[in-house]
Amino acid sequence: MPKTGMEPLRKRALIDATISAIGERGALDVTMSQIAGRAGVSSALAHHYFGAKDELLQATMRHLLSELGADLKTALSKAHGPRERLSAVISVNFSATQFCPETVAAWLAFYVEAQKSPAMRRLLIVYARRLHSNLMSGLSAFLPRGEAIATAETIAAMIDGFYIRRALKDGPTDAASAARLVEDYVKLRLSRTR
Amino acid sequence: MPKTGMEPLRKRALIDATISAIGERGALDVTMSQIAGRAGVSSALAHHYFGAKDELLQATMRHLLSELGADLKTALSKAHGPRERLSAVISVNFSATQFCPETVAAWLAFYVEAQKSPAMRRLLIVYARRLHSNLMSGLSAFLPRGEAIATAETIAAMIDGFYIRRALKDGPTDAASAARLVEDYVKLRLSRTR
DNA sequence: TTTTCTTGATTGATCAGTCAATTAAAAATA
DNA sequence: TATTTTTAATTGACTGATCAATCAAGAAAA
Repeated sequence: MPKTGMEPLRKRALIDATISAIGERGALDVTMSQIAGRAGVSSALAHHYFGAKDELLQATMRHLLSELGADLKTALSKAHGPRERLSAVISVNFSATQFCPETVAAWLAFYVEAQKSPAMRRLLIVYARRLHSNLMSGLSAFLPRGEAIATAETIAAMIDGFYIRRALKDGPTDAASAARLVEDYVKLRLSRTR
Repeated sequence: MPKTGMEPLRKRALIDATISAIGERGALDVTMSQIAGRAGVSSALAHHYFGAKDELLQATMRHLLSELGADLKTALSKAHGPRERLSAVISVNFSATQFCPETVAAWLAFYVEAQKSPAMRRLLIVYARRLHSNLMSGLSAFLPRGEAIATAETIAAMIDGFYIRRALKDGPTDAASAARLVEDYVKLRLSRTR
């Protein structure tokens, strides 16, 4: 066990452990000991690096958010034109890394936590705004502003809705079906454009 | 304070207190004392009538479920034909009683709890199946079976999605806008019928 | 009198967070 | 290089708070 510059390694391991613990448990009521145990360290060490449980949870959420952001950036860089950008945004949200049970459970748990924690809510609103503006950047090319906004809100709701159903393992639980249903909606809406 | 047949009164008061406590707190981590205090009784009495906290939570969820069922039944009885039935199902989900912040927060909290508790999950799946079959009974008149299923799944996801956004107070947070967006989707899909 | 209703006090478990002490690595010094 | 010194990493044991659940006992009704 190397002892050089442990901080980033341990932090990362603890964040990964947090995601997997939440994913298995399905909620945020995981204990520091469970998380630390999964990461192979003591709970005291988790406190040493993160201070309080809240901070570890927030760091975990920021990690999730930045991973999604990175995936999105990659996908958008490969897209040509607004229509492809739109599909890229959708497909990233249903990609294997984002739509896996652990990540989905963590997202759902964080949505609930956001009701209590203003810091969490702020993070989620950042995510929502970014999703909205990414969708708008694709939709604005085809729809008047008002319709584009309504369509973006609808797509965002659909994505969240499929995440919930995935967490419950009910309905179209696989990523491909969910993505297809969202794409179907987009096609339908855009087919009416003059 | 009348002492005759207290059981149903107290149970009902405790269930109402549970909903309002969860609504205020935003999560299921409310304590028995908080709930009991809200209902104006001691926590020991809550245990006396419900046994364990789980059972109170399950009873609360069954209550929510049966209220939704009753609202739905009323709305469907006034609907003429499949198209109106479809709109009735949608409007009930966004009615003042169902889409209020307390109820929405409770639903979201129960979705999370369902990850851990098989009993809760069973209850939620009952709800999901009922919603699906109600939507199908409207959609089947206009769409071939495969498309009707896909459309029902999409509508269900949209409803859940707008519930989440309502809980977060982000996006179209009012019932009317959310209902309109779902109706817009239905119109769009049905307008393509031959 | 018996049954229903109600609570205060208590118990036992769980958990976040702290702290003093230990080990190991790095850096500084001889 | 060998040494001491300083800094980083790590933990077991502990504390205090919280909470679900129990229970014995009291008040009220039947």
